[in-house]
This record gives sequence, structure tokens and C-alpha cells, in this order.
Amino acid sequence: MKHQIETLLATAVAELPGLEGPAPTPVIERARDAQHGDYASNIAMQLAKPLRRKPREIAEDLITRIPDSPVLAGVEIAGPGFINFRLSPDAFHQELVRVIDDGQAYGCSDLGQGERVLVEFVSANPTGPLHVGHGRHAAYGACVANLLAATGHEVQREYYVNDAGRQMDILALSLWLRMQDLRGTGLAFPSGGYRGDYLVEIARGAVGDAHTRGLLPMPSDWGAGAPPDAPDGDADAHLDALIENLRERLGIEGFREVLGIGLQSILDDIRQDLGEFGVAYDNFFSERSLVESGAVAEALERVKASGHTYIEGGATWFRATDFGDEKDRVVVRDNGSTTYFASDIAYHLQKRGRGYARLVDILGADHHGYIARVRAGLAATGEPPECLEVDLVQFVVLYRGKDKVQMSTRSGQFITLRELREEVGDDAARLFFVSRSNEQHLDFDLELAKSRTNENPVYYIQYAHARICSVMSAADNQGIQWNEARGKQSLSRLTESHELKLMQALVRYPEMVELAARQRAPQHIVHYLRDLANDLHAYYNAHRFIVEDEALRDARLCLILATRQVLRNGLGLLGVSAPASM
RNA sequence: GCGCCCGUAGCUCAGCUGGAUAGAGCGCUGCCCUCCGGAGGCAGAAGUCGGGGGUUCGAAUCCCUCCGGGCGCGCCA
Repeated sequence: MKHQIETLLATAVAELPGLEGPAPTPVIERARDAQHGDYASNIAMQLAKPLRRKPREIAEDLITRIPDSPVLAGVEIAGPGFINFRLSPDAFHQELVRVIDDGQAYGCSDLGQGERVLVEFVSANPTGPLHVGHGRHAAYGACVANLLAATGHEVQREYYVNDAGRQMDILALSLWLRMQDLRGTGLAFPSGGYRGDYLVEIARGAVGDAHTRGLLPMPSDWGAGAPPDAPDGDADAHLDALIENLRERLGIEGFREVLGIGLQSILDDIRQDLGEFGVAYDNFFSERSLVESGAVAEALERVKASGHTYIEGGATWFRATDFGDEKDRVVVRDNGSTTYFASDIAYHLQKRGRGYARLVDILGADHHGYIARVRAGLAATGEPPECLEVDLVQFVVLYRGKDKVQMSTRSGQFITLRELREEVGDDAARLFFVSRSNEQHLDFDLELAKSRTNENPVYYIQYAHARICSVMSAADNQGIQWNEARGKQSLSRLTESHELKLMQALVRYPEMVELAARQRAPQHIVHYLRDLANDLHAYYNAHRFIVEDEALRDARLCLILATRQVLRNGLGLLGVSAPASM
């Protein structure tokens, strides 16, 4: 609808005399005040300067050039030179019919024209279960992917599995120590190890099998030669010595087997958690595969070939400052191993190599330093740095009513996504996570999320949907069938203020999807749905839908069914269910 | 110290590309079904858009500066 108006106005602008160069594309926005009509444009004010004419005069001129259209009921000039457009009843009726006819597809567009976009999100290190913060990433990323898909982009949803590097060695060591514990050989657990109970669980499942393969048990004085642990010694040095020692004892194969057991079960758990949360991925991309395929080495070659590297202190540095980063970055350490940053360059080059025009990374707010350096890496290797778009997600603070929930592992308070889901439910969690801008810190009130009252936007929106379903089944119980054709023909009977308001809200839905997709801001959808639910509830309270007058009844059912469809579609984008009863 | 994010009603937050009289929810005050689900609706009170300066026809929105809060600045991942 909005685009129709834009096209009409563009025609008028193109005909305007005295314009040098290309005519600016007129911009239409929704009028803030219903008294001003449905849409407004400030084009006349924008043209005032180049044309050296008064805005109101230009507006007058434009109005006479706007082609006649059945969707327009009126065009007026207001204030300093706004052009206000009022939609005709026909325009609303057409749109209502479109909602019914398009069904699930209503609100979708081909705006993206099939552009290939890779959305990478969560990508939590596979060293433990997902926590609450990852839940926000998952909910946000899934919505962004849905929004991009709904607006005609070809979307790939990807999880980057950091299954290479030292953290994996620490995981293997930690798991192996837990397995030892179960065999009764109590060794001191290093302070830098992964202490979570989940590793004990995994160890329990693995210990029997490992034992039969001769990996267990080990002598209890194992690791005695390692430098002291913190607080007296260096925790990292201690850890590294233990890892080296273990690798020697178990051999490369044995070590990898232990590592594999830990990685696999944690990854399975993460997959399951996300799946149950309604977050589906197209691909889990392994960092290790990147290393083993030689992609990292290849990426390094490309960076070196660009001439933007140098050697200092035995390490190879990438001169990121050549591309606007604040400092240069190491890509190969003095010990010969590549850095995480090197993998990152390789990964992003690899994504480009797979044909993705846009790379959307959804990262924690603490990762903002990466953006410049990865872009620098892309630029050095000849890729357009702006193809990488990063959305930073701020932290989540849990509240139980007024009390802040401490999220330290030690406190014993829950911190995992699974526990959150179990406490408040998937729908509430998904909606709460995306109800705020990703750039905003999120206060997540568990009590509010659980409450089944109007305080809770989840239930408020779902209730509107269930209410419509309830009306339909009530009609059914009375032996009344909705006559679709008669309803569509009788839409001119919808003249109550509540009905007009609801229609105005429905028409806005495709614009909201577009806006939310463009800004990657799903909170717009949440706020829109809340408003839509409000309009529905108000209408419900003011009027009855199942009335004697058949034409009016069918028209009203048409309106609420269209509302139900939009609620459903919107909730679908958010990954929240639309129950028929609650 | 440098960089990024944030500061809007008592609380939690929207506010689109700069646009017309800054909006919701909660909380507070008072109302509303003999009815298709009261998990609802209606009305009211409540604001120096952190302070100051600038850009312009117009600033919560852009720029500068100050104040306050969060995060980041490894040959970690």
C-alpha cells in the first residue's frame, strides 16, 4: 500500500518543472496523527531549497500532478508543506481481501531479490551448555533470519563451532579428570579447567567405554611435574603442562578421542536446546574443518600476498592499521600457531567463497573490537569490507521481581538457557528476548515472563489470537458458517471507528516487516503486534461479531480472521506460537 | 587514557530517513458485560527527551562538549 502511494507521488515529482538532475525519490511515511490521514510526505519541503520555491507552492503543484487512483480518498496540504494522503475505503477493503487470500504469505515481499545472506549467530564455544545470554542471541538471530527470508533474501543460518584451539584441549583435560574422579583416582582439579556439573555427567557416560580401551586409569601422581596452579602459580602454565602431559600419556589418538567425546555430547546438547527453543540452523560450521582443509593457511597466504604483513618478535603481524583498525594484529604466533583472528579471516573469506553477498554476524557486545579487524582482513584480501554487517547484542540481566538474579556459576542460581526455558516457557522467553533493541541492555523479569496476566505481552498477544479462534468456534457451535464470498463483498459495512482502526493497523503489517528486516530490529514486530492485539481487544469489547445481519457478520468475521492471520504471521516471524486456546 | 553502546513519565521501554501536539505497558485514581473467553475494555493524573552549545524551515533523532551507567582495549577463544 505504501509503495503504491510512493509510486503515485514519484510520478508527480518526475513531472515537476525546473528540477535539475534526477528527481529525488519521494519518501512516504505513516502519518503520526490519524487526523492527518494515513500517509504523509515531506517531499515539498525537501524540494524547496533546490527549486528555490516555497514548500506549500511546490506541494500545490505536486498535488495537481498526482494521478487519479482508486486507493486515494483525498490529498491535502498541511502545516509547513506536508502532503497528506488519505486512503479510500476501497484501498482498505482490497488489502483485507489480500490478507485473507495470501494467508501465511501476507507480509512477505521480494525486496531482497534473492540476495544471498549468511546469518551467523550464537556460535557459543562448545565447552558447556548455553546460558541465558546465548538465548537472547538465538532468539534475535532466528528472528533476523526469518525477517530477511520473509523479505525475499536467500538466507543461510549458521553456527560457527569453535572446535579448534586451546579451549578444546582444556575441555579434553577437564573431562578426562572427571573420568578419573569416577575411577576413584582423585586428582586436584586445575583452577582453569571447566568445572561445570555437565562434565561429570558426560564423564559418567564415557568412563566405562574409555576404560575398556585402556585410557583409564592413570597413576595418581600423574601431573606432578607441572608448575604450580593459581593462586601461588600461573594457572595457564599449569594447565598447559597438564595438557601436554596428558597428550603424551594418551597419545594423539587417545587424546582426540576424549576430546571428541566431550565436544560431541556438548554440541549435541546445544543442538537439542536450540531445536527445542525453535531455533533451526542450516549449517554448523566447524572451525577445525577450516584448519584441516588448509583454508586458514590459504587465507594467510592471501593476506601475506597483499603486502600488509610484517614479522616482529618472531610473530607474523597483519598491518590492520592500514585499513582503519586501531592497532596491528598477530596472525601467526612466535610458536608457529595461528591465532583465532587468522581463523576468523579464513572463515569470512570462506563464507564469501560460498557466494554470500552479505555476511551478518550476531555477536556479543564485548566483541565490538572484532568488527574493524575482520573488515580489515577482508579489505586486505580484496573483499568489500562492508559486506560484513555486525549486530551487537547487549547483555541480559535476570530479575525475579525486583531482585537481581546472580548469574555466577558458584551461586547455584540457574544460568542455563534450558533452565530459563523450563521456568518461563519457550514462547515467553522468545518474545522477551526480542522485545528490546539488541543494542539495549535487557532486564528480563522472570516473574513477569511467567505471569499469566495482562502485564505479560506474550499472553496479551496470544490471547487476541485465541479469542478470535474462540469466536469462530462459538459461531460454529451456533451452526453459523462464515461465508467468505459474502464477507469480502460486504466490507463496506465496516464503518465503526474500531473497525477502521483495525483495518489501518492491518494494512501497516507489510511495512512493519520491511522496516524490521531493513533495520534487523524484530522489536518493531513485537510492538506492532501488541498494538494490533490492543485494537482487536478494544473492538471485541465494543461490538459483537456474530450478529443477525448476515452480510455484516460475514464482513466482521472477515476482519477478525484477517487480524488472526496477521497475528499468526507476526508471531511466526518471532518464533512464538499462536495457540487456538489458552 | 582510547573505542563502542546507553541515558525519554515513579518503574521497564518504543519512537522509522530529522517532521506536525513525544508514545506504550506496569504502577496509581476512577469506571465498564444478563453478552462471541474479564488473560479484556474505557478514562484520568504523570515529561526540562541527562546538562549545555551548534547545524536548519524543523532536533528525542545529526554534530561538538560535559555529566552519569555498561562493555571492550591479549602472541585468549
